[in-house]
Amino acid sequence: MSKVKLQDIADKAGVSMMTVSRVMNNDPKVGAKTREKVSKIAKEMQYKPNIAARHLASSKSFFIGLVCDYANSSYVNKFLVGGLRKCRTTGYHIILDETTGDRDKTLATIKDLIEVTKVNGVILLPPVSNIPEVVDLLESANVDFVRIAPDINLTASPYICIDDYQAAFDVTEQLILNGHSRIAHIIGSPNQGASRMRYQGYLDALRSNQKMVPPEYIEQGDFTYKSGLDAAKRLLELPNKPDAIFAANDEMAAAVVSVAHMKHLDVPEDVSIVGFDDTQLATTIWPNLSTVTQPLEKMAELAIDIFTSPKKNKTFKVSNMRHVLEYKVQLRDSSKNNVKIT
Amino acid sequence: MSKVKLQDIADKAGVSMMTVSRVMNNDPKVGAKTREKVSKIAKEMQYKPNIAARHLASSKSFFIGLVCDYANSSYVNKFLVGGLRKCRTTGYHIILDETTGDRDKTLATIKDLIEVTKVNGVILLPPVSNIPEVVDLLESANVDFVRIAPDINLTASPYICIDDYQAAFDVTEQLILNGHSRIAHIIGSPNQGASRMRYQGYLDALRSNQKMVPPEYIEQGDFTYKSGLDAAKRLLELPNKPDAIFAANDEMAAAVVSVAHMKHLDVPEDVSIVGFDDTQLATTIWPNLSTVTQPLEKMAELAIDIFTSPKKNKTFKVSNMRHVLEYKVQLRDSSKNNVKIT
DNA sequence: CAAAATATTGTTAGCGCTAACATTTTAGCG
DNA sequence: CGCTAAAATGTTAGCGCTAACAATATTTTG
Repeated sequence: MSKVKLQDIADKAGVSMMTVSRVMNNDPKVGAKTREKVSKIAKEMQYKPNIAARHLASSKSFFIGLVCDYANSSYVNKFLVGGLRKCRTTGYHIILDETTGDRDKTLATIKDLIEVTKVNGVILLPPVSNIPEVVDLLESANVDFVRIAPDINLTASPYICIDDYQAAFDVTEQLILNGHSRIAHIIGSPNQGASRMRYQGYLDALRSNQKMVPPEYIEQGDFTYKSGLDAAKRLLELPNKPDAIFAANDEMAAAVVSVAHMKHLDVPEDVSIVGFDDTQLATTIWPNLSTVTQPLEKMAELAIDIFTSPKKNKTFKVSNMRHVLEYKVQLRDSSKNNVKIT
Repeated sequence: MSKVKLQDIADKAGVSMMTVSRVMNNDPKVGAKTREKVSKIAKEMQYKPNIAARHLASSKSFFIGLVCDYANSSYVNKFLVGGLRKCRTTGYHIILDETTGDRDKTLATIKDLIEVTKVNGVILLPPVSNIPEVVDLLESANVDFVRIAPDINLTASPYICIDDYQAAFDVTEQLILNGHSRIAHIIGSPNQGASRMRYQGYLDALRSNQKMVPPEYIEQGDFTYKSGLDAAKRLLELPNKPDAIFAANDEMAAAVVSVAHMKHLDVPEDVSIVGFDDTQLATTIWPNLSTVTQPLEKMAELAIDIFTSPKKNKTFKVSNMRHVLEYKVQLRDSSKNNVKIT
């Protein structure tokens, strides 16, 4: 058991405990020589800081609340694992908070997160990132928070997202380039900005390529496999059925693949299918899903970085507010991919 | 922000801080009247204990290390979410630890878990639960640990599992009852006891029903989708191909479904497929997987309970060592299910 | 070269809680 | 009732670390 404490190092190095503390925390006000000597000794003695003591003395908790609506989705899972990995190296800890719908309970649970767990910061995953009351609560409690793919009140907190509109535009255009003209779309949850953005990107890509969108090609889903199943059934029973379906996430796209199989349609020969997110699921079904890769793990890391990094005057720098990460259109086997851009 | 501390309650109740502390920790040595009065006041004042202070004073960390080899599997995900849920209500925290293969690195990372993070306990998921060096390390460091589905050194720690043998026996028998006689099996990772148990259960079910198992019906997988793909391809290209395939987990079963689709085989008409675990994946593909439901969430909760519950003389009670939970054979659409037990 | 400005290091005082022991109260019993 | 055992409560002393300020060394500057 490591019982090396600051004092031990201080004694060995012939300096005060405080100096050692400063070295450990990268405080700039330490002489170069001292710093080097101290950190060498610390390493030799295998010093490991005591998180609890640090927390108690500094009133920082090193806890980060991760609020989502339902933790069992492949989206949340991917984000979660990324976050947990980052935690492992930073000494932070994630408290998972599932809010399952009820608005009041959501608020209560977040309040609890702040008061009991004394989280250092809160990460809001969609759709919670778009609940005004939650944003208000966090603001008035003066708790730092980062939102993923928010849609409202964009100046309230730093946020991380990808360009959902452009990504949807790109996949749709890719579909067109590959020879599709009857492209349907399954919209995501209506309470998420990303759903709207993706829908709009899809629409605009078609429009800018002079393609018609019959209204029956637009289905409303809610990001669940189940909703994708229903939507896909309607879509693939249409008299003039689409030759490509773009679902707003992988789970719904997987459902479309399922329905295609049920109806003995060949994917992608009879119908191309693309998803969105590139979660584990995309490569655990056949055919592997063409999709948009969201760097969810990186987003999780970045979110935690934002809490970790020192802030100017108790508030976030404006330049740190907005993080739009790169996505990647990932073409796999569920969409026709033979026709190249001419 | 709750700033109510023990002293505040003590003042209000006219008792000492220590008495309040005892009430908060359910120490039996407090008079009934006092206990009631104090807890009433604490509730009124919305007292929330400071975890860090408690940790520092008691040298308990309230952290639990969860060690797995690869966090992105649906198995780990399901367990993780269950654990995180439990944590939310107990004030414990999970530190996720991925060990990705390398034996030395595994040991180093667990050592770090003990020394730096000062975890209160460690949960070992398979296959890590079966690495002798890890068990030794934990034992010699005198850290409490719980193993999930261990195979070796069963007295070293409490463990939680299901009866893999019987479950495999049951599904296989179910397959036979449903009219199958050419039943193949894809074995899981060779370094996991559960793989052996499931394999044996499968074998014995066939034997006790006087069914032959041609050697080419046995494929070695490693619990990954990829390995399932390879195995399924070989199986379904056999001249005398099986009419049912029992894969040792859902991921590999999903792969079998994929290959069946590739080969335009109808599931379950041409080939019945069953998996094991009942992870999210089982109901996110078509047809939904017949499988064995493992209560992974419950297992996670139980594991944490074991750390939480008070222990006799610094060690686990023998009666608490072994927890065999109930499984359930979950018949869905990927297996023929029309023939009932006669 | 001394005074002032700056950089570096040290001192003091807790953070909020609990273990361990000390003390008081209550119960038990002849 | 007095006296002891047991139960209930209180006191003391930190856990290991860091803020805030104090003190000292070093540099800069007129």
